[in-house]
Amino acid sequence: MFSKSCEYAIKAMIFIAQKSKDEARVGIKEIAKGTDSPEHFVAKIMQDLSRRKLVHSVKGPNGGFYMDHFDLKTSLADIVKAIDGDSIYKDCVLGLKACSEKNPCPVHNEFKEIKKNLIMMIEDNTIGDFNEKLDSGKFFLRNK
Amino acid sequence: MFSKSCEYAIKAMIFIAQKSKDEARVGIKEIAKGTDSPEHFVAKIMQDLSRRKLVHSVKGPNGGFYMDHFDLKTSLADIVKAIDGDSIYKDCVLGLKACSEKNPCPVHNEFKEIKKNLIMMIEDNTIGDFNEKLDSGKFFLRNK
DNA sequence: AAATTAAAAGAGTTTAATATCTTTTAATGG
DNA sequence: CCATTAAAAGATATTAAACTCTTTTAATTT
Repeated sequence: MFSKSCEYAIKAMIFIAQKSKDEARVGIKEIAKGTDSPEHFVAKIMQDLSRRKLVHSVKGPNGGFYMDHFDLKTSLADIVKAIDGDSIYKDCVLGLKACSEKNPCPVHNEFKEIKKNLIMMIEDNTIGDFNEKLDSGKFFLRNK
Repeated sequence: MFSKSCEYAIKAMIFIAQKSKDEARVGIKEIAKGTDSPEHFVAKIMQDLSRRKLVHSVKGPNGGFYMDHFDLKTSLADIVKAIDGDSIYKDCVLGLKACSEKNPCPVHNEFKEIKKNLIMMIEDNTIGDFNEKLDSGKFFLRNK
């Protein structure tokens, strides 16, 4: 559904949200361990998310990544678009460039509905929402 | 959403269905041209689909691929499973091996609904259905 | 100001997906 | 049964995604 990079990005964002109550900073190593992700790879992805202002970062001692109240409003769609681009939004499922509403491929209408639901869902759900889910103790990010 | 291989597979299957009224056979070159796909690559994919009995093939002069009445009942899901495997069915969107109904990741329930709809749709829709759509003249497979 | 810390940036490697090319096998027609 | 045709199979090449390592920059602490 999403690329590995995107999976890591989503997990990292949720992890940072969890850890950054009262502006605390989380380092790359902690993020990598906390999300079972390859450290240097997730570091690259964080650079991206940071450049795109989806998280804040500070260098130096006690530095790291954090999210403020506003950052919690970041939607899944924001992350997906940042990392995987908008192919979910605009590309034909069969890869047909000519496919459109006026010139639909045979599977166009069936996937239109699916994609609409998917897009609505990722637009609606924010990091803050998932953060609260984890807080409830009924959902888990760790893999072991 | 799907791999390139899977896109080619779906397009090839629909194309063959179109061409195999009265048991006619379609060659690899014709399939490749008719679906804007790389010839040798689509040949490999057809080997797979043929081995898995989703299409019939005959070698030699006037040989090629074809589908009988029964083959038209092949669902999109059959093709997806044959080529991309069942990761849509069983893998966590965040790649968490520990994620399950009892141990859900934060995005589990949101994607559960999306995936359910997607799976139902690909299970329900057959090559025969898309074949009829193309026959209606309101849908198109060609890319130019 | 110097030492230290941690992210940013850049460069490089590995692996898997995509794509191509060649040889073999099996069917058909002459 | 020989020549031809076309898929099957196998081997190779290319590209992009995934992952790693090193150097640089910018903070902080002492």
